[in-house]
Amino acid sequence: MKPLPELSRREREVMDLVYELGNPTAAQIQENMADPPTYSAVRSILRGLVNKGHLVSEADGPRYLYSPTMPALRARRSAMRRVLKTFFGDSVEGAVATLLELREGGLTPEEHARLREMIEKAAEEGR
Amino acid sequence: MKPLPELSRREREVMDLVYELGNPTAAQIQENMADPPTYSAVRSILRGLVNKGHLVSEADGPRYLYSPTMPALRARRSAMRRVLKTFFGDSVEGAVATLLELREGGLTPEEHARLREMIEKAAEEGR
DNA sequence: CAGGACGTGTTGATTTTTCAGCACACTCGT
DNA sequence: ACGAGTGTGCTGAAAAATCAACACGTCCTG
Repeated sequence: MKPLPELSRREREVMDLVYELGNPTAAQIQENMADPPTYSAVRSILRGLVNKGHLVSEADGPRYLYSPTMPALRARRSAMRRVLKTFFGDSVEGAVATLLELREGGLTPEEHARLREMIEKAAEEGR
Repeated sequence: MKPLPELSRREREVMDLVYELGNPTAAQIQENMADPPTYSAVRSILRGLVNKGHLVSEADGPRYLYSPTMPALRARRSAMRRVLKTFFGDSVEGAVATLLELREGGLTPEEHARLREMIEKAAEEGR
């Protein structure tokens, strides 16, 4: 595998939707696009992504389902690493802070407990 | 101000660098670009971003400094909101988890303390 | 007070991206 | 079995992005 060419605007939008939606069909993707082009156009983009190696298409009865080549776990990390570097100067602390701000209305007790646990664990490993 | 048109690949790359670098000159941006084009090309992109309203250029003696129109705080939130939705299904918990994973080698005691405090505070607000 | 180094602005050509149109294949209900 | 509905692949044209070349302006520095 090589560097895997970069994505254009629409291509990125589609990739994001694939991650967000799970294993969508072309139609589902179209529905969720901003200012959606024709079905044909969507399929063109999908075809492009497939032979650039970003997506694989899997037959599901009559239609196709699309799924990412890069597993979600890796994509997540990669995306997070990017915003961490770009917008937070690699400060995990800062990132967590805005994450919490985004969560309007505070945390549920369960969330609170689990987050606390995560942090304890991460701190221990550091010693 | 309106919808503010979307960014192309190179444009996004440049915008990210502007956020990452602070208030860079055209030259600084060029240096930090992946597979950098000519200086001229970089300036073309910058000019485009300026009259689309994403950047403002400010004279600094002989040269120009570029800074984002959207303040860093808002850009941060917006970027974080996007990955949160796309890759974590809006799960703050999940996002924090991978953030901590990215921090190889665990947390320093100071980070630990501050993170814990943040979480306590966020939890209180929720009640 | 040259002239090189560095900066800027504009223009136009090339490449990529984006998109719609069209032709064909399959399914399903009547 | 046929026709509507839905899916697919391909092709090419329109629009946008990317980039380099060129012309000019300013600042040092020898």
